[in-house]
Amino acid sequence: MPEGNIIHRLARIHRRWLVGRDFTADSPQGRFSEGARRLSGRALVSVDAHGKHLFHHFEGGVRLHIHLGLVGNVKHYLTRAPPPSPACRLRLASPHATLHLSGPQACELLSPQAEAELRSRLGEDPLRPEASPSRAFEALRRGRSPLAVALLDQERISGVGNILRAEALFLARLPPLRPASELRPAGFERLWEALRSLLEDAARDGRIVAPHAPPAPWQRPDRRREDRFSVYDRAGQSCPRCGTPISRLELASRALFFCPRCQKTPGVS
DNA sequence: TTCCGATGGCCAC
DNA sequence: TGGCCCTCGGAAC
Repeated sequence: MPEGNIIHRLARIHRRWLVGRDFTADSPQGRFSEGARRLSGRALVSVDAHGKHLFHHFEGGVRLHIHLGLVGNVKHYLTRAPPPSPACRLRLASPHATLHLSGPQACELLSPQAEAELRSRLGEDPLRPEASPSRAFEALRRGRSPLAVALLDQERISGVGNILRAEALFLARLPPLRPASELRPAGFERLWEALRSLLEDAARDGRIVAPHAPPAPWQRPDRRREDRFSVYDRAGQSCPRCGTPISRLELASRALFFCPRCQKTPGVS
């Protein structure tokens, strides 16, 4: 689940429903017992998302950092919550809502300095209002990695995962294997806009739906997974733009999907 | 019903 | 490079 869109969506929901509430915290699994003890009894002051990282500030300056990783999950209960699973790392409970967090890559309390350090290493997040496209452009072009590799580097641009990478490069008609250093301003503008709009829509809707994905039959309003993407996970199927079979290749041990025809622009512009 | 791979990223080797 | 975290959707049975 968790690319930047999911994290921003969680932050919006938590801001709307949880800020100002007092929480009790515990760690049914036991791996965050000490942190939960320090959180317990405090009100939630603010929630912020940066890339794939989520920051909850509690009163008294206590800061919770969560990164969901691949299998992390947050469950929300507005009324009575069921017993947490044995793997539940953190349970945050108020009279109004309860959260169950399980499987996170990171769930820790951070000092203000540690949080600032972590955030200073994150690249521009297209969903953050202060995001600077020109800084993102410079960061992306640094070094010699292929564009597809640079896009997953959270220190260059943050919040982009494997689905967004494939769909945004396809929308922007950019060749994924060209060195990112060859990216030209016009190509970057298309890429940034594609990332921004895909992330924004996905943060609102809760999942990624590519605008060029084959139209779903109206009879089936709840699009199935394979109908939501233009190229991601569609190896061998027809490109929705030109009909060419979608390519799949392994790049830095992540699967990369692209149309070998419409993403073969001469010069990365 | 069961099983497997993944929308991450760190760490040990 | 592989293990881990240990969830979830979708495919296989």
